[in-house]
Parts: sequence; structure tokens; C-alpha cells
Amino acid sequence: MKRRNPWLAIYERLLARYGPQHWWPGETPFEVMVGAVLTQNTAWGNVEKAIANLKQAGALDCRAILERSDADLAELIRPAGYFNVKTRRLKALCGFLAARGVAEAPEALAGQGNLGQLRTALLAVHGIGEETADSILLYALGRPSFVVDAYTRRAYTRLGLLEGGEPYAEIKRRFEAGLARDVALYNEYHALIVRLGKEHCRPRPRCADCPLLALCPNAS
DNA sequence: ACCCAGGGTCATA
DNA sequence: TATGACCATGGG
Repeated sequence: MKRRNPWLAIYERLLARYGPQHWWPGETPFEVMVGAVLTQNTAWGNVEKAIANLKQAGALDCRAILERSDADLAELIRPAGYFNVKTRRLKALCGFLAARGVAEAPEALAGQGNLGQLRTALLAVHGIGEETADSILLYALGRPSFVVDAYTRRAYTRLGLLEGGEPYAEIKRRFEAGLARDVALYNEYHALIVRLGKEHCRPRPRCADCPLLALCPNAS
């Protein structure tokens, strides 16, 4: 009997346990892009405070961000941590959008090239690495680019599907090779992995009621 | 007090 | 190519 594709089987178990996660938690594509930068190595709760500050100040807007002083913008996003670093990164993102002529409608970036072209362009922006680029492509622009994060690496290494030291691109390839090229699937899958990580890996490993226990070769 | 979060850049070897 | 220092807030 043929063993089922584990990449899909795991997705189905996660979805059965948790249900749809309704990602990304952001109201507009631009808010998703900003959130993708602000959440780098940062708890989402802190990002929400920063985004609330931006909204309150009328600064959740490409041009508004470019016009703010660095000190002023840094103060608004302070709760998200690394505020000086992220001030520069947000301005780089907005500068990129403005240079592309989509400052007034950032979602229009989606019409400026194929997936590979957009990904390359995003990666060239200061402060946008692979995960952030893929998050923007998938959750802001609706392109099928699978997002890999620290939770993904930890969980799938433990499941025996990864060795652990693979580079980002390799992990991304394996997921995409094992799944249909489907935006809704990629969207839900990554969100479910984050849910799994938060609920069963941190702050303490809770394997007892993990939805993947039956698939885990080295469960305690 | 310590560990970590939905990473990325930069200097160094 | 591959480490390591660095960035900083807030919750457990």
C-alpha cells in the first residue's frame, strides 16, 4: 500500500485539528507588507501595538511613512522592537513601492511581473530577506510562494522530514514539490504551522496532545 | 533573572 | 559558503 504524501497528510491533520486560521491578520496588502517587516524575530502581539500606533497617527501609508522623520517613525513602532533597524527597513520598503509607482496602491505591485521577477525585486530591498519576501508575495500579493520560518524548520526536523541544516531555499523547494501550487493551500499551511509551533513547541514542548503525535517518530 | 519571538544585515574567515 | 555579533521590546 502506497504511503501518502506526508507534506499533504500533515496539512490535513493540522487543518482538522485547528481549522482555518484566516491569515494574514491585516486589513490591506500594505498593512500586510508592513507587518511582515515588523514581525521579524518579534512576537506578533508587539507588532499589533506598533501597527495600532501607525494607524492612530495616520502613518499606515506609504507616502506618510516616507515623509515622517526617522525619530518620529521609530517612536511609533517602538513596541515592535529593533525600532531603529525597522525604521530604515520600512522606509526602504516604501521607497521601493514609490519607485515602482505604486505608493498610492501597493497591491498594484502584483501586476508588475511574474513570481520570480517579483521575488527577486523584493529580495533586493534592504531589510527584505527570503521569509519576508515570501510572506509579502503570498499574503499581500496572492502569489503561490511557500513561506518557511523557524517553526517550520523545528517541527519538520523533529518529524524526520528534514535533516535540520538545509538552507531556506531547499526547505521551500521540498514543500512546493510535495504540494499542489495553490495559493489558498500555501496560505493556510504556513499559518497552521505557526499555530502548531505556538501551541505545542513554546514555551514548553507539549507533545502529549500534539495533532502530529501519530506521525512523529521520536515523540516522548 | 533568563529565554524567546511569524529575521536580516554586515563583518569576518 | 558559513558562522557570529548585532539589533530591542514585551511576555512567560
